[in-house]
Amino acid sequence: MTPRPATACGDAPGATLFGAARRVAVLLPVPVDAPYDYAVPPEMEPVAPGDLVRVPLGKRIETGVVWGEGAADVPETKLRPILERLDVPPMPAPLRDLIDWCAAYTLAPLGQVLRMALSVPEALDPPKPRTGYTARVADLSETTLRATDARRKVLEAARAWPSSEPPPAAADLARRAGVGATVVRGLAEGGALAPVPVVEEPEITAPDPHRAGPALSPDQARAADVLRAAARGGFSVTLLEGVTGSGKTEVYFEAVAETLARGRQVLVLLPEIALTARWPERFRDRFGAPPAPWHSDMPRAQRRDIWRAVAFGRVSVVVGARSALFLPFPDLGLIIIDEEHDGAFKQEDGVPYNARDMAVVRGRAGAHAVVMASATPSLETVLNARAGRYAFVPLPRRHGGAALPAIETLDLRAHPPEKWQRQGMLAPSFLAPPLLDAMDATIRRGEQVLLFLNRRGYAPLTLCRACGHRMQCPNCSAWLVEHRHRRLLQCHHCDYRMPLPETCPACGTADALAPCGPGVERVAEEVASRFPTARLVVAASDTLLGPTAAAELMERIEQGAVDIVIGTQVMAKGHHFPLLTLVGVVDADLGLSGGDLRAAERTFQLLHQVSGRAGRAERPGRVLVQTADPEHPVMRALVSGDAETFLAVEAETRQAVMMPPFGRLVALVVSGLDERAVIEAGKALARSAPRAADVEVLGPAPAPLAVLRRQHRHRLLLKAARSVRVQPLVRDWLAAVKLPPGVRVKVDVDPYGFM
DNA sequence: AGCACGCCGACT
DNA sequence: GTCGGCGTGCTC
Repeated sequence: MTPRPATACGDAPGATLFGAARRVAVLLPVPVDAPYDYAVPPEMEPVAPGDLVRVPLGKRIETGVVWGEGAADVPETKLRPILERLDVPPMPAPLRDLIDWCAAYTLAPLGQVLRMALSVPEALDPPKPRTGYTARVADLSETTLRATDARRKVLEAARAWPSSEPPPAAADLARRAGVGATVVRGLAEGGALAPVPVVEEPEITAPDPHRAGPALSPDQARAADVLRAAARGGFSVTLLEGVTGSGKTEVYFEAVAETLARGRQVLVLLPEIALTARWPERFRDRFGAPPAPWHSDMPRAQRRDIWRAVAFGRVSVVVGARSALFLPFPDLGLIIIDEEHDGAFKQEDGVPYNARDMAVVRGRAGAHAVVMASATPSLETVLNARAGRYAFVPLPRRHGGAALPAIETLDLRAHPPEKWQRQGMLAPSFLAPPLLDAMDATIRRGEQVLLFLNRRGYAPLTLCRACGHRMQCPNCSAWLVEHRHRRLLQCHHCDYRMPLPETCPACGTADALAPCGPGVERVAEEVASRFPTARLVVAASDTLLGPTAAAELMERIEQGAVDIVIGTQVMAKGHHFPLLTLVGVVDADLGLSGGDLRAAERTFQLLHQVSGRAGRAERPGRVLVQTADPEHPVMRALVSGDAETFLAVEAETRQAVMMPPFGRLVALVVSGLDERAVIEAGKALARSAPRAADVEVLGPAPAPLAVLRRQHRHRLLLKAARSVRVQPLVRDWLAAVKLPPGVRVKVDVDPYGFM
């Protein structure tokens, strides 16, 4: 699948594949399909694949990567010269292979994929030196400066500065001398101090693989042995399956230790780095130093530092979100994908790739082990394990550990929630009496309750009681969600906001707008009324701004400063709350509607995960799942704890209709401002759809979000047997259709979500 | 991604 | 009469 050859051979520094080649292919981080050829000026040292170079492109100067030999398909006269070779390590061959592979697989332009690997352009510039100061004279009398007390102190401090340390900055020197920084500058101008440029890379403490780990149970020790052996070998993929509390993390830490002991780097991918603030802490406890974090909303300066540290091999462990996969590890020896099943590994915008699958590609290219960990592995991964493509390491629950919480369904038809008094009026309830009773008993025991509802805000829909008007986003086909504490209506797809109107915008009736359905805020309102003395908190992505707020809340819950938590998905991840013994799932049916391919699987994974929050310490936990359909396979699997049977049924269903992972899907989303043109383009695409055995094209039909940010969207789905190479089919298909102006087509191979 | 070229509305 | 809107197309 590699469009251009010549990346796989070893490129020791200074090695060159093409000797004195004066024409090389350079890939640029712009959305083009192939590298451009450039001339290597006669006076320049030969360049090798992976070298980062500065080249002219049109009117500007871009940074690119030498990708291979020149293609010779453009005339010599058109070539422009490479301006400079950058003083950073070459991009490692396995990363270049990954980029080639990712572009070929997703059908994204090669240069756009490269852009993901060069996401911090300033990291390529040499570090900017700061100014340090050293003493130039022994005494102020050697200068024309008047000797003041402050000046003497500063000079003394400069002379006393240990030579083992880099020369201090003005501020540091002033602080040491107990004077202002202006004194230091005055001394420098007067010639008593010499300013010297100091280049400093941030200090990084290396994790210590030889520290003693925790005592492992026999089961854990066996699993750790398998993973350590995998870490010593070449390319392999291992699925580590273990329920919450089985000690998965401790087990794969052993593989990390093994890799570090062999002097190689480790990458740990997590679905949402900010929300698992615990992970770095546990790592530090085990290895004595924190891992380097990597995610998109990190400060630029920190990203720059970490990118460089990774590239120069100064960092040995990175824990990051999916984009960390494109960091330039020169000697990666192990990738761990924790929570392998999580949909957050699939990127929907830009280049639509799945980091979990691309991690396997990276592992193969780098000839090292890949470990996937999950309590509820995805169907794809389970089937890969069963087929023997992945090794399988099950991890039973630890003996003597916390008991599994008892999971019960609560049939909403048999136990309808009873209305409650709200300011003298009857308000609808979302909590059935048995759940309220259980909450009451739990709080009385001094234990904690988590109510889980995967819906932010107060109410997902607002409608007018007088005329039936529904408050809708002007840019998307989506309802506006009421956020009562902020007094506004908000679109969760494009972030459109408007104040909550007093009168209906359609019929003008006052006080007729009524909220429909629950969000966490509305459940919180009911809980506050029914449990007036309980201390409650709402935990949602928009109430926890930033990782520190999240960490603080987790701390408060852990210390028992909260009785009831009403939370969305952010509460589902693996935190350990010793006092939390009751989990109430407010609406278990929520994720099942919508006709999404993986809806059942995802709901099972999410509810299983949130159930794991109950009773993790010595106290037994209880989970009450409110549903209108207790017979649904997802609910039955949850109650019985039988994920095997559930996956078997799920597999059968998908096989029957040849859906992934038994068949392949490619989504084509046609979008544009003009609905008519979008529909026409969709039809045109359908007319020239590929006709081949084992290939079927469905649509066009309005996409799940038919209008998004004012763009009309129609979707076609190409469904093919697993054996079909879909990429060439789709490429030829798109090349044959001339799109009208203003209409775009986005290709998503292995689509996941609604976009 | 930038940046220029290229044809249609409100202004120094 | 120009300044400028962003649609389209190219960059070795």
